[in-house]
Amino acid sequence: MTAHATSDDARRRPPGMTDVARLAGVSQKTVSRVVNNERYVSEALREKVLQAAAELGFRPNTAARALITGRFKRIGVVSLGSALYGPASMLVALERATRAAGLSFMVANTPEGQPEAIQDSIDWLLAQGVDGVILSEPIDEGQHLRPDPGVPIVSLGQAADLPAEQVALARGRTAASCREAVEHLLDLGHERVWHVAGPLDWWEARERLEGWAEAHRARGIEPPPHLEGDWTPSGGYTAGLALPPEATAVFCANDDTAIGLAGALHEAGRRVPEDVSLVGFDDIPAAAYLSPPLTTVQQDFEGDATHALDVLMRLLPGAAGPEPEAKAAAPRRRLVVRSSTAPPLSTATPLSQP
Amino acid sequence: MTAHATSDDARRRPPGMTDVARLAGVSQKTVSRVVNNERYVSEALREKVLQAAAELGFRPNTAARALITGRFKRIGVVSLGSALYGPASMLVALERATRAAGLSFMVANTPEGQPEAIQDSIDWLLAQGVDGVILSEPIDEGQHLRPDPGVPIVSLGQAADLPAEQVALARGRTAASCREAVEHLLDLGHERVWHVAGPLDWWEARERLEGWAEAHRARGIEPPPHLEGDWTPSGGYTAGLALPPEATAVFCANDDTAIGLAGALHEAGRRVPEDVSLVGFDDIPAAAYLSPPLTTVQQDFEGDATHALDVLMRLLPGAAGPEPEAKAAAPRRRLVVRSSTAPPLSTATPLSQP
DNA sequence: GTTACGCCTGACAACGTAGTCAGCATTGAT
DNA sequence: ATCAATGCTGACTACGTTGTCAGGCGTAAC
Repeated sequence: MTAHATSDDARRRPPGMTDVARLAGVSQKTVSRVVNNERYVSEALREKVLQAAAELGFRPNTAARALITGRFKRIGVVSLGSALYGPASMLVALERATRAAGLSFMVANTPEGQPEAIQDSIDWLLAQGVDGVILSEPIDEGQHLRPDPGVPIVSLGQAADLPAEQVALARGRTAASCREAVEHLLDLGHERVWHVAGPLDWWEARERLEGWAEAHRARGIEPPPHLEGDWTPSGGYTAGLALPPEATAVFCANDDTAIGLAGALHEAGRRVPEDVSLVGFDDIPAAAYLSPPLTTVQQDFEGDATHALDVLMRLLPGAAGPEPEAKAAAPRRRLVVRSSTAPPLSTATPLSQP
Repeated sequence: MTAHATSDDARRRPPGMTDVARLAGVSQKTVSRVVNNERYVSEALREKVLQAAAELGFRPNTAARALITGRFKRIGVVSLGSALYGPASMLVALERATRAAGLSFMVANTPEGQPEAIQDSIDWLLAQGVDGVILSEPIDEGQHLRPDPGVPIVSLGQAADLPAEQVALARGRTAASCREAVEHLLDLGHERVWHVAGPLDWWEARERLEGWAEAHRARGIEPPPHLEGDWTPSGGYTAGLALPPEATAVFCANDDTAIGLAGALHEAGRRVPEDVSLVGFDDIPAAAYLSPPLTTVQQDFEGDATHALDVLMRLLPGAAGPEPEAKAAAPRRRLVVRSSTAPPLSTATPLSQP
């Protein structure tokens, strides 16, 4: 007959430590000790408490815990509201790393096309209560981030004008691997390599551009002017339309850009890789199955994510020692050579300067 | 002896309402009223309080608020740890909808390849403190979800054996739009359409399979046996190798699968769309730039996300009335016809049954 | 026999906020 | 003039947990 106990049912309050304590015949404090795995609890009591907790379906109230400890055991991540493979993969990796560390995880997406809203996203996260913030895709648009004292921020890349005190840089090797990719093309015999960059207010885009330019300068070559894309196939397509006829090799800032560029080349009747060699970045799952399969650079999201989290956790109050080289396994990227790159045709037919 | 820290306290305790109240010369309760925009506060005091709050950099403590109200203003989303375009886009859309509703948002990724861990993810979210849960990519692997009384769960699709009381279904039109896609192929003159499905323990995969089969049955055609993929290009490639020679049209469960299949066809010397017409699902950004551009079905992540959130919020304690047809703008999907579909060659050369 | 010290347990006091209620001033109606 | 209603404010308390401290019990050291 209590099936329709709506009035009493709504009043139901989830069980607390006090309820568990009453059922187990101990004090509320002892329940707290058991739940937190503290020492100095006899096995007998521990058993009783655990059983009572299970019986009531007890779950510790994180709000009360956070209230008294002052920490939330939660970090926030600022990302960009997009399903781009790179950012999305980084989020997945960050979530995994965070949860493995026993922390919880909260995302705030900066609206697309409004990179100046990064500070808004940070504020939102701070308002929600986080112990630290990770900037997943740093963009600087002349913005001045004003971090909160007490809440450290870690950026995957150099963002704006973050004061070094509370901000750590956590990313590496991007430029080096881009340089490797471009060198691959130069080694094949291409005189110069064109580049379709990402939006240059993104740190990642600048880093990739830098690696591309370095590869040229290291050989005393002046790199051609770069084209600017926007990470999307559409941007790559537009860049492809603007690609000079003499270009025989292109390094794209990411795979999607390469796909768009390939589409434009296809329409123009230029073949890949016979007429134009193409290298991407990211190694999206589809890269190996395109026609032709795309030579690209594999990312290391897991490595970057755990590294960033390590850096952040070291800044958190109650951080352990420096522990400098423990996580020496630095993030590694890898060039994956497929069929979209080949020597230029001009190598076979020597009509270099008519 | 305890440093009676009235002034030079180095303690980093963030300012609370009490501090703001002291500075503004009012009571803590009045600060509470101002912060929560309650009535019955004179404009003069409101002004003073706001100024004091800004001066101290006051931010309301969500833990204390959640402790006393019993609500977290936070929902949890269970997704799959993958950067697949579909799930990633849905997450972005859910985050946007959630934040627009003033709620905060927490993700728990179920480890790839362990769909039975959905309950673990739900438990994790409940332990973190959420008012409701959304299952973004429902999978049923013979699992029995045991929802928590008091925390409603909404699933984007029919998951396992969720009791209807606390579970709402929020998704629509998938099957219908698949049917439309297949009908497009049949209308072009293809006798039958093959299908590379997603993993059939995913609700979405079953729904798309169903739409494909329906399109056939509605015309009295027996659909050919389906092939099973795994959402990835790799799975599509494998399916492509197994595609019978007589197949002239294929509907893939998503665009990535179609890309892989196209790769296999290309290797086998079968042209798209001349020899085989191809339709995908999702309309990933790259779809329009493939060679040939892919005919596909555009999703409506925003619509699904807001709908799911609407359903969930109606289940939350203190929900408003039913408000049945207010959000009548049902999610809409759209077939985007590009160049990967064409009439079969056999239509031109009538040698249908030799 | 006493002391000292680990081990174990519980009473009590916070933490920062919102709910409740009492109280004061002002206004309008009787 | 009195009473009621309304606008506004603050004192007090509860929320569920952890930190602090006091105390009891047993065992080993003096």
